[in-house]
Amino acid sequence: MFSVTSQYALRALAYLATQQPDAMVGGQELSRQTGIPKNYLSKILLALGNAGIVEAVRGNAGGYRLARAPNEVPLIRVVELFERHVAKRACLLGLRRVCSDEDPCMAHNSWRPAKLAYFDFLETTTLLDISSAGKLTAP
Amino acid sequence: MFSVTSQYALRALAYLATQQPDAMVGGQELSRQTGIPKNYLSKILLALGNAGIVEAVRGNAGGYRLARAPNEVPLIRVVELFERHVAKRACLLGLRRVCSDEDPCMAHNSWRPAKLAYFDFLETTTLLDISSAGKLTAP
DNA sequence: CTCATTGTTGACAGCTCGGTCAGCAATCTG
DNA sequence: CAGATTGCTGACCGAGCTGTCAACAATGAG
Repeated sequence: MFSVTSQYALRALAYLATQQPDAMVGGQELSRQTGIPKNYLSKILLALGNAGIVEAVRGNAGGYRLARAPNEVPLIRVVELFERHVAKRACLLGLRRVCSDEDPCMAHNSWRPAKLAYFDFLETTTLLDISSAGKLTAP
Repeated sequence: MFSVTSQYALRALAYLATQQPDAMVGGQELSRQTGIPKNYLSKILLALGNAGIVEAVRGNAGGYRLARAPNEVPLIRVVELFERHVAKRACLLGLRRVCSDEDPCMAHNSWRPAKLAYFDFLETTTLLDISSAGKLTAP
């Protein structure tokens, strides 16, 4: 459903959301706990930092932490950074740039209920929801 | 949402579904009508042929046609040929191979309604549904 | 049979994504 | 200041996806 990069981002953020607020987590520890390659994780966190979702501190005892409370970050704010089809609300068949009720493509009406459920999930679910529901259990 | 290849497959099949049953459509015409590159389309149709979704006839006056009635082909039979996450019913966060109600991942309960709507759409929508709802209007 | 037409096959090129690595920059400790 | 620690940056690589091309195989028309 989502690219590996989006999955990594959500997993890292879900882990950060389980920490005490303002507690710094080093990239090394975050990598170990989530099973995400350390150097690749650092690039993902950079993008999340530019988007204002995490804060990074360099130097000794530095690391990462959430820039906002977990319940203030809906998943779509994360995923749209890495998934073009989410940012563009793309049509199912790729026929039009935007596919609206007023200007539908062939598959629009069939696709509509699932599309609504999909974007409703992304907009109403927050980091708090996916971080408080169990353990991370990296693969 | 889907890869370009899946979108191409659905568009080509939707066009074939609008034709008279048993009518052959040449690859050249199919390519023109759908806006799909001719040579790439032929590879997609080969996969659809191996899956028993289309029939191909070579030689003069050959072409392609659906192997079954449009209402007998749910979209998931098409998409699962090209999308790994559909074939595997993959979990949202990529944490487990299978993510079930009995053995959920962190995001499972939040993701559940949207996931059900998504697979319900793929399993109940057929080529007839997406071919009878309007014109193809290639990009 | 001969030829044109059409689908099949295999090789290849360009691009993006996932991932690695080395060096640079900032920050804290002593 | 000196050194260690940590994040940042840029280069690079391999795999898979999208797309192109040329040669091959089958089929029907003449």
